[in-house]
Amino acid sequence: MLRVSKLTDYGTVILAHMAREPDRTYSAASLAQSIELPISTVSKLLKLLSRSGLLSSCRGKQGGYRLITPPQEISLAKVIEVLEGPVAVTECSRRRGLCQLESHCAIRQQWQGINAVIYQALEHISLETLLEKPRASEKRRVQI
Amino acid sequence: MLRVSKLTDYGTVILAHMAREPDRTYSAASLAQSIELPISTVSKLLKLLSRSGLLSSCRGKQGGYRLITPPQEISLAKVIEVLEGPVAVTECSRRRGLCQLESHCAIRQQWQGINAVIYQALEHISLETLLEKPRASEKRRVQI
DNA sequence: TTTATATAGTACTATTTTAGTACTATATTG
DNA sequence: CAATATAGTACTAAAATAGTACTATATAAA
Repeated sequence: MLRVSKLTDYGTVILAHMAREPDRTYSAASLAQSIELPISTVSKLLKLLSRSGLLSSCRGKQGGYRLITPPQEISLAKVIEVLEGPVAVTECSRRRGLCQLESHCAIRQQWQGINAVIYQALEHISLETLLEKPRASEKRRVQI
Repeated sequence: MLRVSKLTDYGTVILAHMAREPDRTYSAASLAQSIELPISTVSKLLKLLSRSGLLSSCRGKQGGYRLITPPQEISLAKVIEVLEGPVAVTECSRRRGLCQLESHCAIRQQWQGINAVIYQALEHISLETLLEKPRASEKRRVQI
């Protein structure tokens, strides 16, 4: 497990789609059609992304949503934070005092390390990166 | 977000506790007392860990649970897999065909990359590591 | 062999989170 | 003013998670 929610996943698909033509305005309806998801769901997500400052919106005819920031500046970490809150693998991995077990728990700091690794990995991927085909030869390595 | 479940978190605390004296046998009751969690919850987890082959069990007086494998050979990745199934950040990140959006989704491979990074980070931490105090100077770096 | 102890298994309930939907209000364009 | 598109809110349904209770079975020691 260790999942992002379906809605977050949809969110990245929506944003990646928009990132192909970053200066266009997309209506909820047209995105829903392109991605084949219910318009209500797409619409809900676009509202959230708009409130969080990732998208600008415009009502009325010719209205729709549009990326505010260039695709290379929007990371997966940002998208996840916007749609489901700060990345925190365990309750105690984000900050102290959230975990009842803390006093008996020698492992908080290790969870924080894991969390940092995950965060960095997510921060490293931008919407632009999402559109690239990954090179087969590419190295993937973690150092802790 | 991007969490492991509370139960998985408890599980790691239990196992880390057992790893301090890896050759001892621990009863569910004594573990529950040490960790200050309800015995029913601890018991449930121990059963799961036992069925999955991480612990051996023995009934009756002097019975209890015990680590089968040395603490340095049990990774967080393993514990998470045992308690909540394979690590998969998105439905499509583990294997093909689980995601309805696949044909419209250019980003599956990138999710798989993220997943690999997370997996490696989790695989790199063992029960033994969990007990160490992390060195302040330690580098944490991710390369994708 | 009996008793106390401890796990095995199962089934169930409650809670929380996630997902999905519906409806009304408001802004924009022509 | 009419058509279109987002804003906001509230709600329902479904799924996952967490927690509990109870019966069965194995073990060890008296």
